Amino acid sequence: MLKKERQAYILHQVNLHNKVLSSVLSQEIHVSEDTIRRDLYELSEEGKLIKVHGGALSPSFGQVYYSPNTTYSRPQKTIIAKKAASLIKDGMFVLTSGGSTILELARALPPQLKATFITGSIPAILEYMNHPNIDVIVIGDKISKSSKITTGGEAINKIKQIRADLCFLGTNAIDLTNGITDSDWDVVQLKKSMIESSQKSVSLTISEKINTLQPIKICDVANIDVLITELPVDDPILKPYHESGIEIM
Amino acid sequence: MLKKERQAYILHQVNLHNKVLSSVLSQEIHVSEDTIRRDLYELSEEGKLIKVHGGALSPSFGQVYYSPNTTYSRPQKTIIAKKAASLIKDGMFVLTSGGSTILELARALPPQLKATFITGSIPAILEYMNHPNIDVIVIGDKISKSSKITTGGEAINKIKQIRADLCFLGTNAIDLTNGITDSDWDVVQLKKSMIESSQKSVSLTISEKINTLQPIKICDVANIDVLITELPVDDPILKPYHESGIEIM
DNA sequence: CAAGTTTTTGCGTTTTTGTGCAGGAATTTA
DNA sequence: TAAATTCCTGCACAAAAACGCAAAAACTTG
Repeated sequence: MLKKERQAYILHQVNLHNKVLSSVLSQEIHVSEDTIRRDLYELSEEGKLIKVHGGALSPSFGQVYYSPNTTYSRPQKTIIAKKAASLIKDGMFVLTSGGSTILELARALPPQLKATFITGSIPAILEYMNHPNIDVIVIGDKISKSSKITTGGEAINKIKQIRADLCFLGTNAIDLTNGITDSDWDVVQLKKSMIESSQKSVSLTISEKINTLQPIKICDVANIDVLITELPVDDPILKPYHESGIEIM
Repeated sequence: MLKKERQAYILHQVNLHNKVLSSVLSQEIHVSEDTIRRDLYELSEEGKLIKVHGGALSPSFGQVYYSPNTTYSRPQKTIIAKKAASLIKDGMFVLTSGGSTILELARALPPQLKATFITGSIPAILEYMNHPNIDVIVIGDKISKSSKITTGGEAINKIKQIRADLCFLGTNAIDLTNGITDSDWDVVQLKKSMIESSQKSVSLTISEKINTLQPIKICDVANIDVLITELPVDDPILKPYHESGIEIM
């Protein structure tokens, strides 16, 4: 098989499935993975596809590919995501906000998990769509470009009609006296109604945001049921939260 | 065997198989590979074939080799996108479906354009979000993973509440007697209500799909106002459509 | 037709290209 | 943190291309 032919085949596959794996291509075409990698490199130089670890993506779908390793303090968020994922059981309805911690959660979901996720966060939707067994429900409204999430009365109405099992909040600031706070008015409204519409609310936050404050209040500490950080459950900084009745993970 | 004869034979083989190898040609014609190479060089200078390492490919390789209904007809789609973009004026509300032609449209929007786009297509949302002056309104509902678009009663209800100025439909099949047709039930429902909710409906389609048929009907030809293809407006294939009262672009 | 000229072809030799492989670095996953 | 993938780099080797040259074939012209 000629090189050009091979590359044409690869492009065909990419445009067909929106993604390819070096390993399967190498088997299909019977050449070494090295050769595939070189082909992918050349094609990505020409802008015909986007090379990623393990394969390539179609350029039409992949522009907002959030390279996972550019996320701020990723290792901690990964730990948080794993703890959070363990709360989700098959068949649950889960509301999630936006934010990079939520994205990590989306990536940490075990492939066999069958659940329904409801969100207005576009990056989160993209992640959920990649999972084989997860249904995604989009909350519609106008998009706030800064937060890449749908916000507004429509979105809030829609959330109010929902009774979800769980709600995950990417949290920007939490302290005992002021509760959970944030800086974006629209996002705050959204999170408020998400908490109201869920049986159980879970706050995901990296430890550096504990005992910090933002201008707008979402809810009191008492309103959330679980607090997940990257720290061990018995870390002293978490003790006061535990004593005020929150489950720590 | 004469040189001219030989080259004619080579061309024949190229057009027959879309590819030839210098080594097999040299054996078939009983000349040295050097001679074959020289022939291939001359023919490639004349544009009759494309020379590659090891042999040559048919000049139509780029278009023909990959299956035509992938993003590979991109140049054509770019032409369509530019024509379509010229219809959108500042302040308009625009409904769009999904599909790769719509994505091209999203990329072709001039940066100064201030308009509001309404869609349930996740890839389209991503494109619109990249534009500085465009407001995006998301139609919420459950996501269909195959088409990456929100579908269902909620989405249709929402669309029915809208009065948009324009509606762009990525069209998979159109012919005079059957109108616009498609293969996905949910997408058909969605497109139907989009047409009803818009003052003016525009069908975007590459010429390949003109006079083709899919199982489910969206609307009659009379229901759309403008038909945009990559062809010049006076192309004979478009004439019957023009005569049935549609504006051609 | 015959001599001279041009074109074409084949054959070494040298370069370039394409491919696979080994080992170490980087990244992902458990 | 450890184990497993994937990536990158340099290298070796084979296949193909390019180049120069000389012989052969084809064409021109007196």
